[in-house]
Amino acid sequence: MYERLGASFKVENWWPAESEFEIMIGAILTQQTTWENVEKVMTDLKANGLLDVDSLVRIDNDTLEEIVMPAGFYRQKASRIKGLAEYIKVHYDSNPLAIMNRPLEEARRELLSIRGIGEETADSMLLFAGHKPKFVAASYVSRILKRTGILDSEDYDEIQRYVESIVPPKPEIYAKFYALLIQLAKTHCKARPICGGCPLERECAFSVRKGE
DNA sequence: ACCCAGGTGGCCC
DNA sequence: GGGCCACATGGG
Repeated sequence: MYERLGASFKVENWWPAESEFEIMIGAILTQQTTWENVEKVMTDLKANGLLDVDSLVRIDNDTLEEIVMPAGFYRQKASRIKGLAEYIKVHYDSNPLAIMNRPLEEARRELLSIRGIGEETADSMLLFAGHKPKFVAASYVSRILKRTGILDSEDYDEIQRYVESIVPPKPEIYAKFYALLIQLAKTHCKARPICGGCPLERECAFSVRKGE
């Protein structure tokens, strides 16, 4: 799959950002939202010089909510972003990368303890901001594995363990494979499948005519 | 007028 | 440990 999807999709610079902290903020903003909506927020955050820990701690909540609005769930997300910034300021002297330097599983548990950071968001941060070998078992990944008959599971940890047991544990490979799967999902494997031209149509057990 | 998006947390049993 | 639900804007 890795090689065949790689021949079908270009996923270079797939998570564009000017800093690791920007990726961490993006990971929260993109929860249950399209990246296009996140970009508007990111542009606005950048324009207001808010992409650093101390500025986010300082900014008043109403202003931040207004900026976050286009990404949806804006009250939750604004407070989650603020909470993350405050956590890093208090525990890591405002250095967002310090947490990534801890042993992987400890860093993961610590991220999970922060409000608004669940498994997928934590792993996105570890993989894309921390460059750690953690595969992100997003719902799209689950859907593709299910429809292709590779693994029928909704359990995050099980899906992650499965992929990590097969794919070589290199951050670049996890990141590219993840990007390829999400790209595949966005073009062909949405809730309503778009099967024409899908590079995996032949082995997919749930192409449109069979239904789900 | 629907359905869906690169989830998370809270509450119920 | 599962099954709902709220959270919210923006695009098809």
